[in-house]
Amino acid sequence: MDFSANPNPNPNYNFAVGNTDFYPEFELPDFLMLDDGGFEEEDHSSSQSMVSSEYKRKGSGSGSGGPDGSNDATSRNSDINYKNEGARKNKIGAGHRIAFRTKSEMEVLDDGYKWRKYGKKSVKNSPNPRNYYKCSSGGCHVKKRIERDRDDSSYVITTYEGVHNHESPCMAYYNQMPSLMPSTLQPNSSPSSST
DNA sequence: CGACTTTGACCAGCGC
DNA sequence: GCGCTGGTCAAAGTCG
Repeated sequence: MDFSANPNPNPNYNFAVGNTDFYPEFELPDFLMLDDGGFEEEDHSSSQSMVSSEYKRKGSGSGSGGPDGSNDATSRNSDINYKNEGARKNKIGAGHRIAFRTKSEMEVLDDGYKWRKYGKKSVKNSPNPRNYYKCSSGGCHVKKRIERDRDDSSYVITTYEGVHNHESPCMAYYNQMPSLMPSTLQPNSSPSSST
């Protein structure tokens, strides 16, 4: 996995990904990368990966009409089974999309960026509403969708859309205080950077 | 006072 | 063509 595609180059977030000890209260069983329609699964062998499966079976039609398949394991995660996802992509398909599913009691994971909520919508196949956020940094059009897994509300599904065109405030903070930054993250960590 | 959240309404696209 | 659904906007309210 190459986190260069991660729109959130936040050290804290990377810590969370790399070291769950840093964030003992949440796990990261799933990481999906959706890039203009395509995506990769980090853990497709896990039953949890049905989340991504739903992306694959987008537009299957099972999400509309019928008894929402609440007893159907294959549609359990239809909360992200965007019936119109294909069409939505045409509309919003600009840049990277990354979906996470994290086990967290918090809905909004602090990824170091400032987000402004601009919408909330209850989606058809989920008892939990979906929240829409935009990066509140001027000129940055990254969006984020947050919803709880309908099957297991202890999981939070976060979908990032787009790539930040700015540094995270947290990263900027670290840059100002390099002594706080792990050597591997320091911009001038290489002792041979100067002769 | 400014920034943010909430909430309802509106719009666009897709399936039937 | 109609209805359904998801996504976005904008006004009002709240909080620091």
